[in-house]
Amino acid sequence: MADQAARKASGRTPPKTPALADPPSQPLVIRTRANTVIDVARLAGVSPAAVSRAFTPGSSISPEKRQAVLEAARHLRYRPNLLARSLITGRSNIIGIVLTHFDNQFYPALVQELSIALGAKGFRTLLFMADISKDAEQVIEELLRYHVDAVILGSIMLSDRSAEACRSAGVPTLLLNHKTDSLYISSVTSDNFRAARVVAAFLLAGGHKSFGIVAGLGNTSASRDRESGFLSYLREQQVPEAARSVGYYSYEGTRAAARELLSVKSRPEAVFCGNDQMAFTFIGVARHEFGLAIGKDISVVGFDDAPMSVWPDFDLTTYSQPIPMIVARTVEALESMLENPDQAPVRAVITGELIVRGSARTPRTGLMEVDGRLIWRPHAKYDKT
Amino acid sequence: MADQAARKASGRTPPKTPALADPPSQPLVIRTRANTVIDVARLAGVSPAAVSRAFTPGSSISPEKRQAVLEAARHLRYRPNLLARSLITGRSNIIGIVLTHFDNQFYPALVQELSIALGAKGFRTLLFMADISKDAEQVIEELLRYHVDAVILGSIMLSDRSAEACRSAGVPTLLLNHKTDSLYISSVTSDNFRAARVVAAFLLAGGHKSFGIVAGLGNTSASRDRESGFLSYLREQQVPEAARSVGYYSYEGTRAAARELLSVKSRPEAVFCGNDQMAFTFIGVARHEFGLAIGKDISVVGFDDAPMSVWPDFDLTTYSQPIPMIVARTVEALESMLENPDQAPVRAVITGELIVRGSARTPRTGLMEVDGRLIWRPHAKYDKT
DNA sequence: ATGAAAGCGCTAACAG
DNA sequence: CTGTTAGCGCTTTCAT
Repeated sequence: MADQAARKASGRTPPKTPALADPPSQPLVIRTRANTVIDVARLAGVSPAAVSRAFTPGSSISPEKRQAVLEAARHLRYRPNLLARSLITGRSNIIGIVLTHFDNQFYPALVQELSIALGAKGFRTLLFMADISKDAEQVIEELLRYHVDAVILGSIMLSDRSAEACRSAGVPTLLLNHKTDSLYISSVTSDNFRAARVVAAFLLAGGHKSFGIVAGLGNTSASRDRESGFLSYLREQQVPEAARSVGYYSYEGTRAAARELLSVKSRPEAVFCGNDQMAFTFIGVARHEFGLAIGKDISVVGFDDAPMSVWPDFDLTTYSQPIPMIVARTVEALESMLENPDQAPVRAVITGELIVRGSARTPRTGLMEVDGRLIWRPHAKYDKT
Repeated sequence: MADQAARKASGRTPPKTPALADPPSQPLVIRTRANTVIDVARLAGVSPAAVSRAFTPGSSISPEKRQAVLEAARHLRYRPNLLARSLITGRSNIIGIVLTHFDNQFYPALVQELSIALGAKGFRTLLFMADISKDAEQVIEELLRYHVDAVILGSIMLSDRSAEACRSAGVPTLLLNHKTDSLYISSVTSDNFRAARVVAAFLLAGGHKSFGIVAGLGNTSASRDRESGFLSYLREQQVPEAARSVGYYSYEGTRAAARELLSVKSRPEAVFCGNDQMAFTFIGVARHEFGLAIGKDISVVGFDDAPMSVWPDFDLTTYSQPIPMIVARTVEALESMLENPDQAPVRAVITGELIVRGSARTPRTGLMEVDGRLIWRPHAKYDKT
């Protein structure tokens, strides 16, 4: 109030050789309104527009003027208000990212890399935790109010309604590891179906006679594809139906699933878990509750190649989801969507590879082929380093 | 351009019984400018201010008018632009959160809970990944440009310069697990020093004669306090100096540290690791490279009580950092700082407890006291459930 | 290259 | 309770 009056009044006094030692004369420790383009312009003796230009890389401004502005800005500790800028440019440089289970180590790792990669491109990530069992609708609504430039959804379903909301708001949307039929939504997924077939082939070649699977949650396509890929291969090879239980991607859920699978008379010789996290949990139960030697009495294979897979306590054979590649394709897709909003959605499929470690019995075979592609060379690229 | 002209023109035609079936007449699949208060006001036949009021809970507006506005808004798929709002309210409802190592499972878990708790209060979290070895200065600068309402720094140092920047920008700042001398910065930390003394006492009472410690990184006070607390207690009890190595909170660093500690002739009987993550890694090396039985041949204690501590493969005795309490105190502190910006900084200290599991030999003693406080009752509250 | 002026979408102050 | 008005901090025409 008085503050504003003061500004207006001071506005009337012309700049005339501004004294650069002004700020300290302010009362100490007081709520001091942030300086704006106006303040900087006044001190530098230029127009607000010039200040804006000084902070906009490609803009036409003389070097001297730019210097003067920058110095004044530094002196006033001026910080451009990105929110105000976004109002006029229509770009917030904020990317919304919606996640569910942070307990699966794969996701934090992914978010970290994604956040770093996006940061390098000048984007910040607004994080939303969502309930996996629910749809992202509520959260999407929130996100759109923040006028994020794009939305990334991690392994979560998107209702048609929300998809439509994103589209009509002109906000590019990308699903990680979840396919969609929507004509507007992009996705980056692993080749889950084929990958699971590879795992099945590997285990079959390893001489296992009976199989089990610990599924995740039915509402993600990743989970469904891994399950159906695994089962489809076994079925094609005329192997008796695999025992199936559901771990729900949770610790207790997976422990229950493991007990269910292991306490029957003829327990499966090989078990495929829908992700590494569940595989670790499964191993814990198999080893400590059933006294099984992992990789000998029973074979366990996971999915993700999460950082912990290399830990000697697990030494997990798994199918990798290469984070750097996922991140690269995601950032790439986002950029092209932002650049050309009317293009067809991106549907990137990332191919991982079977990482052979000690948790599953290994085939004697040399080169192996599944669906026309090489999946495994023993003693070659998978040697421990 | 033409778009704007159209709006102005249509602005001249008075509202008069607006036809509610308007939108579909727009061309399909076209970049459609988001509707604003103006559009809603026009359709509802009210003023823009009324629209604003309809969306502001405590505001004075008649129920009928509010209904009319909300219906028009729904029809136009109107979404308030939170960024524009923040410009005038001075509140973005965004909290910046800066983190370093997401690989330590404790942090994702903390962020998740924090994000949920803040979300319940109407705040969103803008996530920044920072390099642990560097200062947060760069990142803070970014954050301030986004005019976040507050900043949370997770286990990372804050230079005086950045602290001052936050203060003078009027942005409440809170450090998690890192103490500061700054008069302006709040903090929520565990009682690391005393906790480490408890661990030392527990191990000493367990009959161990020689000790080792795997330290984290010197630039966090949490790490230093845990180390000095542990060592101080042993020193007081006239125990020979503990062997020390540094794990740098990293996998490879910790493996090297473990090998260093374990390959000497008289290896320590008990080892305290600066966090659970390093304890797990240590256990891996001890068990698989040195063939030691954890809890028998060697005792290992961690810090955090991360979710994985209960896994039977680790069954880790550890000192807890209770996430719900940390989150509660953090949110509480943030709220009070926002409410009263001139108050003294909050310095909350969270007290965890020793969680006794199987990775360390357990004292025969019954009740135990350290620094005047009870730390452990065998067979009572720590029974497995 | 530069400044004046308009306006992004919203809300707060002020009349009525 | 309601509309009018002004302005948050910035950028962007449009003249010059």
